[in-house]
Amino acid sequence: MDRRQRKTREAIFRAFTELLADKDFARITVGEIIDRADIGRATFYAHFETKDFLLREFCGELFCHLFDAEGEGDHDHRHIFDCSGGDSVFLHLFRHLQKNDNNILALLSSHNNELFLGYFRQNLLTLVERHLHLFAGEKSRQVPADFWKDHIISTFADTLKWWVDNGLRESPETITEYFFAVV
Amino acid sequence: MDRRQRKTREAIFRAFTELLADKDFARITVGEIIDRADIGRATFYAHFETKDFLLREFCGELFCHLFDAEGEGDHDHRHIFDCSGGDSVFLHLFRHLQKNDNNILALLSSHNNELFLGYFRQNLLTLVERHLHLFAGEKSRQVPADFWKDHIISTFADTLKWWVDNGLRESPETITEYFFAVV
DNA sequence: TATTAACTGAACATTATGTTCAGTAACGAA
DNA sequence: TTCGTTACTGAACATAATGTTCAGTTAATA
Repeated sequence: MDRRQRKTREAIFRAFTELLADKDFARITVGEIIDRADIGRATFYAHFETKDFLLREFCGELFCHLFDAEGEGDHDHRHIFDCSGGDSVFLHLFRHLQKNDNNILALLSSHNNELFLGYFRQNLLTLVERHLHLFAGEKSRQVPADFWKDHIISTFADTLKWWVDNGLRESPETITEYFFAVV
Repeated sequence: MDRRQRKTREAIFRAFTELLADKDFARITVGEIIDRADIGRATFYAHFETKDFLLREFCGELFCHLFDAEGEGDHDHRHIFDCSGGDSVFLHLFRHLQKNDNNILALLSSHNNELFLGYFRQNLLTLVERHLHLFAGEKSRQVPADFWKDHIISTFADTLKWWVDNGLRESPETITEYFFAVV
């Protein structure tokens, strides 16, 4: 990829991230993005068809980093899939999210984020399916399998949202306990 | 209220409902609403400050009908609060929603509906608080009270959404079973 | 260095928003 | 039925955002 393209793309993503910390996706205009990214209008549209496509690709990269199975070796920043202990996968995820490197929490707590939430749930599905054995209680046999998976994902997302909306007052450990207590 | 005002308001709500069945809230324009409602542009803005205010009031009326404690006496259309049997409250709600008189399901399944969902959850909160005894299992003592309430509401909303997204294939009775099985 | 590709910036058409206002018609109270 | 009030009309207007176009410039790569 051309270095110019890469730089422009990064500038757009950076500007977009900063703006997302401030206001809802729906209220962000292309004009604001290009102003902050300091690029021409035509350049933006050379990269992204619309603002929605930008969000789509943004989510793609974000979750790629968060969920991708390739670990980095670094212990502190090791990947959520790297940990061997079963149920600590979700604890890791909560920890990762608490750091909020990429403003994921802002996206989750903001409105008009159905698309974003969709991506998040999509990625959670993979995670849940890999660790379905953690949720093999009595309840799981009383409902259809896909309802059960959907319920786990929803409960995780809802727990996360509750955590964020309440100001991240609990530790990741406590939230993980809550999650496993109710799911 | 002036009959003209009432008629205009109804025309706007009717047009809005019809449009919502077709497309997402975000894609509906004021122009489309006034065309379909057959009213002047200025008239719309005399009634609603913005499109968001319209949605707000729309939701208000919708949930007022669905959740308001005043029963109508009619057996088939009796209100969800009227039924005496405890856990059937939620069965009633599922039944009510299945009829989909007011396109509530369209709103729930569409995107960009954070505001709508917020109202829905707000009304659910009242319902849940009135019937908290139905959810007094072991799990409820392992988490804080407000987390627990939020979890019940979220699970109901998620169950409903799953039901809708899967084409309402199950009966209200079955869905109620699923709901109580996992909550 | 030459060629290719990306960025610039300014102009442009289009679409949506929200306001204004003078004119018209419907309402409700007396 | 009349009369004062209020709501609606429709057309024009300002503003703002979207997305496109293109000739000119600059940076990358081979």
